[in-house]
Amino acid sequence: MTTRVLLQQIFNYLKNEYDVSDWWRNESALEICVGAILVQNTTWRQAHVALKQLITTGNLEINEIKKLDILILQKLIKPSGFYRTKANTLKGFVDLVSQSKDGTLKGLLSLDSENLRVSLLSVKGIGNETADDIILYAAHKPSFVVDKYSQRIFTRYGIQPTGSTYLKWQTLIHDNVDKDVLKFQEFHALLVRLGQDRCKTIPECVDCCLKSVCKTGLKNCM
DNA sequence: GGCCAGGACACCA
DNA sequence: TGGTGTCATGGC
Repeated sequence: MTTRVLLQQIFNYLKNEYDVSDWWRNESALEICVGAILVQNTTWRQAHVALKQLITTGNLEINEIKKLDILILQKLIKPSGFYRTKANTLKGFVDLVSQSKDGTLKGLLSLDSENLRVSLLSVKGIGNETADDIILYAAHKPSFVVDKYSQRIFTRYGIQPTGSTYLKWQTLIHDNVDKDVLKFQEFHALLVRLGQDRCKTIPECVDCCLKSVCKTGLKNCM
């Protein structure tokens, strides 16, 4: 079976199992960008609490974050953890927006994928995954988000690039999945859902995701 | 009380 | 280039 066919089978299986239609579809571009930073190494629940605090205090605006005292910003986003680091990253992000075309988020997101990626990665605290979250979900450009769930799940299926750097993973996916924004968004969301549901106790169960019922008796054992 | 969650970075060998 | 420690909160 080719990698392309296998990836399509995984996608089809997951699409039948999970509904991710509400995954970052109703949020504003700024909510997505800020959310992508806040969710780093934490759960979406915690990131959401922090995001809500920014919204309810009227601070989820580029200019508001820019002029907000760093200590207050840290306090607002504290529930998401790593609040000192993330506050600095948010400050760096809004500075980047200010320096972009028109000084607006729309201007920044209008850059082509490569330039947008380079710009985002220039901000301390924004790495590959966060940059791709922003490119895919906020800028609506086809750049696959290779998180640790994707890597772990694909590896279980024998799908692995030679040399497992982030960009090699991404190239592997780009070469074998239709480069479509909605499909990339859906596939990534489905992989996260599967990763969150996975059975952690039976590591030898490798291929059950393509079956409607896991051979171990545990649904979605990964 | 320990482990883990939708990372990123600095440092070191 | 790859491994490791650090940043930190909250749920289970």
